[in-house]
Amino acid sequence: MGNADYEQLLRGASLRVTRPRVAVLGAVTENAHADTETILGAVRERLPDVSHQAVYDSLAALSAAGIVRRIQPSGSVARYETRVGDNHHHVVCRSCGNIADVDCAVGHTPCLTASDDNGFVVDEAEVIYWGTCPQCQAAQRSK
Amino acid sequence: MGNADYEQLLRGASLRVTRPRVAVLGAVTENAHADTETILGAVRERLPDVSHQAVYDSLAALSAAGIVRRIQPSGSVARYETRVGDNHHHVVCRSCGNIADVDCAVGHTPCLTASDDNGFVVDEAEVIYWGTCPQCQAAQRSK
DNA sequence: TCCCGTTTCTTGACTCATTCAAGATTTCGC
DNA sequence: GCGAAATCTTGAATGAGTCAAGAAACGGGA
Repeated sequence: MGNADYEQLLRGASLRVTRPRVAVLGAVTENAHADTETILGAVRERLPDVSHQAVYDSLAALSAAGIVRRIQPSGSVARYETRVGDNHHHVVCRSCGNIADVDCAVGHTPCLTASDDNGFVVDEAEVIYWGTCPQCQAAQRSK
Repeated sequence: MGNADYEQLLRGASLRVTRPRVAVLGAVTENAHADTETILGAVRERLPDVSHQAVYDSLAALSAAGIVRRIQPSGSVARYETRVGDNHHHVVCRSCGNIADVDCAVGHTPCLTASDDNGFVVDEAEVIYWGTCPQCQAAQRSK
């Protein structure tokens, strides 16, 4: 993806096209599941003088527009990804915090209809799998 | 539940029985989904001089022992509940942050087997439904 | 019941992701 | 190009949660 594509995305969402936003979009695309600090670093490779606030603002705007998705497993700082709208979920490693994508086993929005919703109008179901990643399994075995 | 029951629970988990822990267990039981600050307040009604650190430590010990469950939806501070081990999930209101319990529609650990686990050993699947609670729906309609 | 080693609690300082605020810039419809 | 509105820069503030050192409490064994 080039900057032109990112601009398209922004315009399509009725967002103003600014250099920080384009750079943030690029950084998130190239760094799936990265935290804000990592994204800030990646953005500054393209745009050395962005403020961290601009990155926070951009991420918030992009999230609100549905262009990026914010994920934040317990005990972690906020992380972002651009793969949106395909009902995929995440596995998080309990020991190193690594995150990987997982497609839900049961087809379309499965088990994602609450049996008794307490009157809530539910618009999204989020699944997080907790476990141990291959590297940490190996590390534990060798202890 | 009385304090004797809480003491049983603690001993059953090989945890030392201390007054802060008993009070914390009581506070969490009576305040489902409460955040740490609320729990601290409730604990201090029973034990006026507990330090916040003791509450944090107790909550960590109880969580590690599986007696309480810690939940932390994106954008929220940590919350705790004592209903554990029954595979139930939560609905979170996007506008007011309220949380309610939900029993999973599909029987036992459904859709909770990732189709491709990337080599992770998964030990838990956590589901969070996002939506709008009845009160906030009413508030929005009347606008 | 008392003692002692270990765990837990108290106190108080500190971290750091995120937010807030005010003023300067930039974007984009006209 | 112009100007209003949105966005960005700078710098300070917030606050949940953590860290550390010493004091107190717990509970197994005498």
